[in-house]
Amino acid sequence: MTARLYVSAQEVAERAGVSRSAVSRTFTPGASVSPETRRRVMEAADALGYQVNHLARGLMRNESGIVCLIVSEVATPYRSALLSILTQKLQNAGKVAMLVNTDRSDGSVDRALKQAIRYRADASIIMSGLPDKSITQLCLKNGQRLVLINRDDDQPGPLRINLDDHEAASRVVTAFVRAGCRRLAFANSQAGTPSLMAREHGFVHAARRLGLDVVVERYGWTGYEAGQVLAQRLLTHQDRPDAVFCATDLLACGFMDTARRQFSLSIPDQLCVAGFDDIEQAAWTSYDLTTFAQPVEAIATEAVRWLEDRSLHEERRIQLHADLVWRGSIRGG
Amino acid sequence: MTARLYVSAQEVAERAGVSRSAVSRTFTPGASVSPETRRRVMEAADALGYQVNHLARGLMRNESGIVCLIVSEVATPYRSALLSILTQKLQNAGKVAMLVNTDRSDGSVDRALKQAIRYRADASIIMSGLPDKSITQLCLKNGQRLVLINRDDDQPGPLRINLDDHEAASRVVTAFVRAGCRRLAFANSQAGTPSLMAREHGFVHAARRLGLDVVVERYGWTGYEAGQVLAQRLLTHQDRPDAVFCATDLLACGFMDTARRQFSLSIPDQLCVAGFDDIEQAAWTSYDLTTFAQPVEAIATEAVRWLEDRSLHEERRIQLHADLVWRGSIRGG
DNA sequence: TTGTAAGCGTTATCAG
DNA sequence: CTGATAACGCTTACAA
Repeated sequence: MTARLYVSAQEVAERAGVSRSAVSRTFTPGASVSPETRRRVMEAADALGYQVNHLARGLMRNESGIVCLIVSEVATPYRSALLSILTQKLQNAGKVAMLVNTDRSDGSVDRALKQAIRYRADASIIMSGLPDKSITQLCLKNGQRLVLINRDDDQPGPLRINLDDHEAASRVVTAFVRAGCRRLAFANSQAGTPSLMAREHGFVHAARRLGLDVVVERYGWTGYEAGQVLAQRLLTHQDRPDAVFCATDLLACGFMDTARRQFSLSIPDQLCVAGFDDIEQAAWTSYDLTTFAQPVEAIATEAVRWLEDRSLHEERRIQLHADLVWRGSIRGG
Repeated sequence: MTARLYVSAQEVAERAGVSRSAVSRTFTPGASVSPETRRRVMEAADALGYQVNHLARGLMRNESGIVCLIVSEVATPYRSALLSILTQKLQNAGKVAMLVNTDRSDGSVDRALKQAIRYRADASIIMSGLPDKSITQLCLKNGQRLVLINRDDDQPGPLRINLDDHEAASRVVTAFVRAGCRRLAFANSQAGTPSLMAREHGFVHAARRLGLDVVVERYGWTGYEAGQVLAQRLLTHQDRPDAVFCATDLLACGFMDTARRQFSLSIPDQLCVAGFDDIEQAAWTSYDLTTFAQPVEAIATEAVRWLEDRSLHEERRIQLHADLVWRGSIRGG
């Protein structure tokens, strides 16, 4: 606090007996500097503990190296998995992640994006919520790149990564029917996000095509407790379903637990269950849940590749495939 | 890309017919500016979509507003929970979180800290790994504040937040003994971090004091699979334990699952189990695990409070209490 | 290859 | 309360 903080390129230059531009060049990949000068600079820098000031560098270059990750419910298994892999890949690409936590309140995502602009983030990756169009326009106008993961289709934004939720859901129907199930149910949250609704519609439509009816129940937000409540509701139906597709693994876990404890149902003998996301817990032996794997690796790879490739300015839409991970919660297989 | 990016205070000033200092003052809390000037500036700023450049502001103020969160295994339930609450509280305090993912490799934390220095983070919060002392010195010398959460005690760093792991572990012994258990076991990972070891030692010592012996097994890193392996090893012991304290809830989940499926043991009738962290899954009915709650809320509160209070320069050590959350995995209660 | 000098967008100081 | 001016630490023409 008392003395001046941090050591500057100036001080390194003085100690090394060179100009400050020489120091700058030493730390700029691809700049022309003689081996001898570089050596002396590095020596002085190490001795002084010099680190380039990225605030100043970003100011000059108009490129901060910051990528803003906008996400809600970080502590949720799927979200944290995606977050983890994204930050890793960003780091490998020489970027740094700025994490902004949003909530369900109005304007939460907008505030996050403004924060991203203030820090002159090179890009923002939106993993939850939907920004106001005026704000996304502001970002784009300012040259900030935007990636939308599993967001609404009609949102503007250069890169949009989505899954084939609809088609995936129809594959579950096939699996259920093949297992001999006839009374199908869909357990959804009331969040009503596009990907959740796509799963619901895909499931219902595919079932109808086979002449089967589907009981749909929606409750709460996508979590374990909601799954418990949904089980209560669906399993007390007069014509109890023998197969349930849960919009999310977290829902499925809650569903299975109450199905077993409270209704003494054996899975998959009396009830087949499928989920979506392939969170870690889905593989736990207590659940052994057949589910669709979010291609988190591919999502992160695509996002980062697009960010690195400065030539890709145009809008782009990527649809990734969700693999069906077959486990023990559906008969047969 | 073509035109100049972002709008500057200069442009806002011109449009509002004031000087750029007036604009700056308008966006500086507590600066003296007349209501009329403020109004005109705000109007122009809104029209132009102006956002203060925090890179430049940080450069001037020597205060970036960035707090660097250094953490490994982000996707783990306890870690992501802590991360989530920390980012939220930081945001409420007007800070922004920079997330740096570390791995187990040497120097990983050091690289993260250097990144923090480069972005002139106001502080770094270390949640995993241990930095080299030379690097922490560098941080401190540079005026960067350091918070260590559940890290080694003899590490330097202004604020160190720890739990009473040792004492907590002894409370489990009491609970086990009260439940009539005599053959105690401790299931640990081989990570050997201080908090993990403190739990082990606390457990073993408390048991010895009561004349009970403890079988200790260590395997892998702190995860579900490790818990499965530990169950294999401990439950095939000739003198099978009737109570197991798992160093972590994640271990406990794996342990319970194999104990039940593979050894057909009923919990808590034939085997009592306790864990640590109180992750969300511990409350799921499949586990219903008695465990210690990581006071994540308190940890985050203390960390952020200390960061906000600029007067607190001295070293500080905070020891927080881990509450025992009583559930069904131990008899009695 | 090197040094000099200008400029990035702010904020702080200091007259008015 | 306001406006000019000088930093902040860096990069990058430009000239040597």
